[in-house]
Amino acid sequence: MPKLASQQCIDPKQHQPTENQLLKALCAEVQERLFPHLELVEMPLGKVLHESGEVLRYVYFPTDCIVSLLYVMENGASAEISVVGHDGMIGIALLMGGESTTSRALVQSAGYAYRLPGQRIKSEFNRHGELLHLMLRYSQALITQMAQTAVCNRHHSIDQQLCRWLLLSLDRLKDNHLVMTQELIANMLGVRREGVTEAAGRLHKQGVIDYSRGHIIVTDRAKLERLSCECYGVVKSETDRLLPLSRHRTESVA
Amino acid sequence: MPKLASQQCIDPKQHQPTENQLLKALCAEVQERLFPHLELVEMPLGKVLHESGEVLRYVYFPTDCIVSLLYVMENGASAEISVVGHDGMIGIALLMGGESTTSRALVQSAGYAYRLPGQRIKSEFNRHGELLHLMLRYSQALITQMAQTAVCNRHHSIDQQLCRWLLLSLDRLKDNHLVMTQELIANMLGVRREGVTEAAGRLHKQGVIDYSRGHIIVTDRAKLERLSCECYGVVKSETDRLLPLSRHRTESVA
DNA sequence: TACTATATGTGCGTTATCGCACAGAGCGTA
DNA sequence: TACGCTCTGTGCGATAACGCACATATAGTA
Repeated sequence: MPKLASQQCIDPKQHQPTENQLLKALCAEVQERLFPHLELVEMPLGKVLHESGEVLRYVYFPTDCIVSLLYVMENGASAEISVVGHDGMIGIALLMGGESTTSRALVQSAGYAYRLPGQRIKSEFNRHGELLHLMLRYSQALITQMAQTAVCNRHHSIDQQLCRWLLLSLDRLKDNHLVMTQELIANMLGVRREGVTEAAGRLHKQGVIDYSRGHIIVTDRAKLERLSCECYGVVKSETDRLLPLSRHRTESVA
Repeated sequence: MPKLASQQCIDPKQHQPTENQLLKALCAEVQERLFPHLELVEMPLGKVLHESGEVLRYVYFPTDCIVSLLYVMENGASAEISVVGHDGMIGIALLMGGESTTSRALVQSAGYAYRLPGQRIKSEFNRHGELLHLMLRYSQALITQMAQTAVCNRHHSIDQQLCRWLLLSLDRLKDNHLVMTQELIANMLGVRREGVTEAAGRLHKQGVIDYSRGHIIVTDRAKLERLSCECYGVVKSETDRLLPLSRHRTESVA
């Protein structure tokens, strides 16, 4: 196993709200209303943004961190439902009107996020303009991800699921370097740690990843995509369809 | 195995839009705008309301039928993502703005539904009033169901999943009688037909269900709930929380 | 009443994953 | 440099679910 550098260099000064794709997609007018209320917050690994059933006070827009939505069972076992990175937002339940969800939001990869008091975004949401439609589309992308998680859990091997999971994480990071123990991945996938070890070993043998003690580097992304099940592709293309990057002018639904 | 009556008596005349809980929850004003455009349609077993990626022309509000949203894999295997009955609606993607989804909508239990041209509900939705907020809450309930499906697929036995599935279906039917082959259930759960046969046999031995050739009668619902995993309860209580007006018919009839 | 298609029951070897136990390996700190 | 904690590797029996083959039962129809 190769040696990997262990330090991360994150400079808060270089963060911009527009690093988050949802915030970026908003028109200047809405941005002007919202951005002054954004607060850049650190998102350390393991931080819990909300527990199951807890009402959120803030919504979070990740820039370079990754947050998992996961369900924790009565016996403590867990399963990841979906992943949110710079592509999305934590807290759609506030907008949906439910105020809370049955899942826990957990920082899975450290970094930063902008947060906004729940009331701020709710009042913007209730103006029924661009933000509403953007959020609805994002919700649908999230729904697709959840649906595909269900499918993948049912039908695909740990190896395939690991590939999917790595790809989803990779898409939300700046480089090909994940800070992530196998134990954590196992919790996300809802499988044994040993199962992840074996799958990772096979991926390494095939020259797709290098890893060591909580660090994973993807060395052959193309091959990773080939080894993954169809689930990754389904989620990716549907997300791209619903939320084309850059600027999509959200026309009214009707 | 006991003998069961095989005929169903459905009388279209007795159907009312308000049998659907979402339609029922709307205020008189909105009902007056929408109801004249509703069309009662028959929903035979196996009917496909939309394929993956297909744009819907109508949204459907089931009265006494059950519709499964399921994902069909490239190899043809399938997995149910969520269930919709008199508690919900098929076609939220139209409102979300995505226009289509990656799943197929399939009638899993025959009956009737009211349908509405997509444009009609979209324009009501865009009035940004009551319907919008109701639909958002319903979407969150649906999301909860999907999330729990993912969890259940990962962690629970076929026996437990069958219990959950029977309970979810039961809540959307008028009585304790399901018209449903084991083969169909297997497709929904994404497992082998033989696996369902064995699980059903065990439930019968425990006095929970009777069944024969495509008919299942739940004889001990309380026990079924005890045998089910926590997933059913999570979905049920969250749905009740989000949509308190939606009262399950089993309660009002029994 | 007999036939046929469909639904359900059962056996059996195979596989993936699990649960557990413990051995090594790498990094941080004393 | 040595210790200790965390992370990763490996072995092994147990188990749940699979794929396949085929037997049996039932409803509907000829």
